[in-house]
Amino acid sequence: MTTTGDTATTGEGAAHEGRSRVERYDPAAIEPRWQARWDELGLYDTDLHDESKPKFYLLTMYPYPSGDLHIGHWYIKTPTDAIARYRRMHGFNVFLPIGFDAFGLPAENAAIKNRINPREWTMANIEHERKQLRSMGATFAWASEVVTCDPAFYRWNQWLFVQFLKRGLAYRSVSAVDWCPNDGTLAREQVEGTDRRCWRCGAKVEKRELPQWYLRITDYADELLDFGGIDWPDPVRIMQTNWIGRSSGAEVVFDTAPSSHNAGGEELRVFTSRPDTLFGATFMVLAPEHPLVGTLTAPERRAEVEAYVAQAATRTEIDRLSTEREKTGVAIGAEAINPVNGERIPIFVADYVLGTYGTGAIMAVPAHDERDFEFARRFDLPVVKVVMPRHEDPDAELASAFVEHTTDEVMVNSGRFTGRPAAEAWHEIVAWLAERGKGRQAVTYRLRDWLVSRQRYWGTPIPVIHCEQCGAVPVAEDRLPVLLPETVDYRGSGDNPLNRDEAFLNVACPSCGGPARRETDTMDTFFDSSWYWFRYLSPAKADGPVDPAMVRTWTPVDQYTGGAEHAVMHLLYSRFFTKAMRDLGLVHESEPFRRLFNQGQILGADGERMSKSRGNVQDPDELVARHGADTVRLFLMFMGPWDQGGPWSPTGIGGVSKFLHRVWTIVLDPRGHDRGDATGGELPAGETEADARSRMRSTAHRTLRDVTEDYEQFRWNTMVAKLMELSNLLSRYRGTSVAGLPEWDEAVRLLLLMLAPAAPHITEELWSRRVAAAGLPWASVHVQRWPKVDEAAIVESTREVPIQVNGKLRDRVTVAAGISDLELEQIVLSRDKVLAALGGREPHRIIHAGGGKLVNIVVR
RNA sequence: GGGCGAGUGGCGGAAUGGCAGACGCGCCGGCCUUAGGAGCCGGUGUCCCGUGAGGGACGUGUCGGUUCGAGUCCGACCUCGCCUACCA
Repeated sequence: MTTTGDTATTGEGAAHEGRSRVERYDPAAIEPRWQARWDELGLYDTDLHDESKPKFYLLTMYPYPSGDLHIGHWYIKTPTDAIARYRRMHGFNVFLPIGFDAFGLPAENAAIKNRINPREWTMANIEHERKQLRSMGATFAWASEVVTCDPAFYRWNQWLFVQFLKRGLAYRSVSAVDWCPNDGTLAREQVEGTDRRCWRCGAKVEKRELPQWYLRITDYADELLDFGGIDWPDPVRIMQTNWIGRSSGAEVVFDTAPSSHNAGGEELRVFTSRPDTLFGATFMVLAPEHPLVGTLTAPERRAEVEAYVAQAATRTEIDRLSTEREKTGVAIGAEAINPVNGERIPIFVADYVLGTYGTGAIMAVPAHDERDFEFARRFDLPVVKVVMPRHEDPDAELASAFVEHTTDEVMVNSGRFTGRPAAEAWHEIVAWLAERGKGRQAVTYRLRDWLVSRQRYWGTPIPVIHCEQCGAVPVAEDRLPVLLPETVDYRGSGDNPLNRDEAFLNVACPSCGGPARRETDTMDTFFDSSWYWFRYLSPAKADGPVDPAMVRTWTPVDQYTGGAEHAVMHLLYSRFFTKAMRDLGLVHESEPFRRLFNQGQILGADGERMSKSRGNVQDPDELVARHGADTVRLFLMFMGPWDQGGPWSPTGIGGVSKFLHRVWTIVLDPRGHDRGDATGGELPAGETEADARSRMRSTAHRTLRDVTEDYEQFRWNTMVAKLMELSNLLSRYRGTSVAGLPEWDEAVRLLLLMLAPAAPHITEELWSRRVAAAGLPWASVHVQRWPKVDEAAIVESTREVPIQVNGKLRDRVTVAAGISDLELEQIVLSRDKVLAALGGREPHRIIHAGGGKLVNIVVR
């Protein structure tokens, strides 16, 4: 009835059987065009020197170039891009860099399998992933890209390593690593099954003592426990705190007792967090790796002990520490003397004691430690109770170890300390030991120094030269980088080809000039990711790792986004590096990331982690081809809370697609030429034109207020829902007399601006057409200012008040907005339904909740 | 074993202690169509009463508590997920 005459807003509507048709929303036509245009204009090349605007450093964890990004990568990066665009609309100079974590095992494995160079494999993948990332329409600052396998980057790994070495923060030490007789050293995750077999050849993996490079992260243990000044999720802070595992206690010295085969008097140091239980120590246990095992073992026990130690070496710590396994161990035929009471107690070797924690030896107090209790039961050793709640029988048998810590415990069977409160005895015993040189207060950490050596080719070569005369000598700074040789001679197994590369290996000692050999270990890739965000600020800088001026202006990172799986690895190492680099005078901050957000993980449709081997990977390219990037972006944001993730299910993506189609028609065809609907161009029943106009305005501004808050809180799913509601309202008015009026126009404008950070292409297209239709010069929607809420528009003249009787909803009533409580009560108490619910009872109390949001009548 | 988090329709999920189930999917009915896997309109927690308009009861893993009022706060338990794993 009203559909003839005008042409469509675009001017492109073609006459079609008496109707003009609006061009359909076709993302495939729009998206690449705008991506190219943004690129051309350099819309997102951040000017790092522009100080006219406040800076915002937005960082998202760089991907490992495995060949294909899956939908999980988009799940991280899409909202991150929306944050960047949102912040820009607030006038920030936003820096959102991207790069590639390009060293690492998968490249090497693929290289071995396909007989190609890891570099070729990696660079081809990077090229592919660049295209994929661009297809998202994300605003990455490509000009600042960092690729870690590029010598321009990794030479600074080497430079930093040399500085660490000079400061004693890097050191070399011999330790046990997993070793396969065919393939050499293995990473922990390459050892499979409880029977410890090599993932590639299936051979039994052993422990082998090898010289390894370490970083002294433990020097920073206490500082790393302090999370002051950073806004990180609790779970990450808790995990790091537990990982560092600070434990306060005492180191106690036990002397060995003289025996037929040993003069005795050797010191056995142990760490205990319970010095108050010292009188209950009834035996000692050494880790199989303990250096004194050999010297202390009695000749008649030697064969058995050596067999046990050898067998323990075939287990990993994880396996050894498994609580499922029954305790094992053997007596070594020697005794130690308890310093507090002079008692002689037997010494065992058992693998439930770790060589790498504390001193590698413990005093065993079975009465007050579950593990010791279990061991004592197994080997029929005495259990002496020394701490107990007041008023308990000190000689009663224990059914299990008593490990409780209450304030009301007393010492028993503890010589001169008997009867003392346990909490006080703790300190008194430490003091007593200290006076006699038999102990001191001590702190131990679970955290160990970071092993950065990898016996692998595809990583940053550790810049050290081994000379028989001078030892391990760092490569001179002006001789860096030590380049990774380009030609790789793999022999079909996982050994490190650097070990056979004579040209690489043979070198003159930097110190004495004599013949020497290069270190062939390469660095853990976490070394790269521990400082890469500093490098983004000056990726090409040739005379230093970081640009101090840029670092000063731009760090710390304002917002970091990425997965929680890095809680205790990457995120802890990064904090350590920042502090270590601060102490080298390279950076000024102590914390790298001011605010951290961990998004959830997208799993495969089967609920398992997405991986090629499981065949449950969702390819984003396919989805983009079918629905367009904006739809995929918006769908990922709409699925649920960002920190939640969940199994991938494309069900429902059609709803998001429908929403964008609807936005398209609202903007381009307000009059409803292409309606195809059944509303007949009529306003909703009972609604006047004035009602509709005010409703559009109030809804638009209320949406703006709420959506702004959602953007701030990263609540994408409700943000999208609210924009859907607004578009549903406008859609209802499309083709009616209010479509195209100023209130309509304002609502459309707000809708586009609010949607722009999340769905950048369609909004840019529609914005440009509106601007053109109005005869105005073009300016990108993405450089517009975020609109301001008009609070006055939100206020309504009436409101609906729910009425409860004793907390149960009974009625609702529409009243004038400014009504007083008293007036409201009168209205409420005259309602039929309310009277019926009261049943003649007198109101005891009337509650006006939430500033008149609800009335509750209480009766007895 | 320890730590953290989560349990709401058929599904994904909403809800500063104040109308549970926003928004979307799916499903049902209708309109428009030569056609519909397009578009549009309406309905959709469960049970009960009523021919009907409508009305009522129940309902956020279980049990208890605090409160005028609890999905939300507190306690205990159950289930699931993630991290961690004999750290002396």
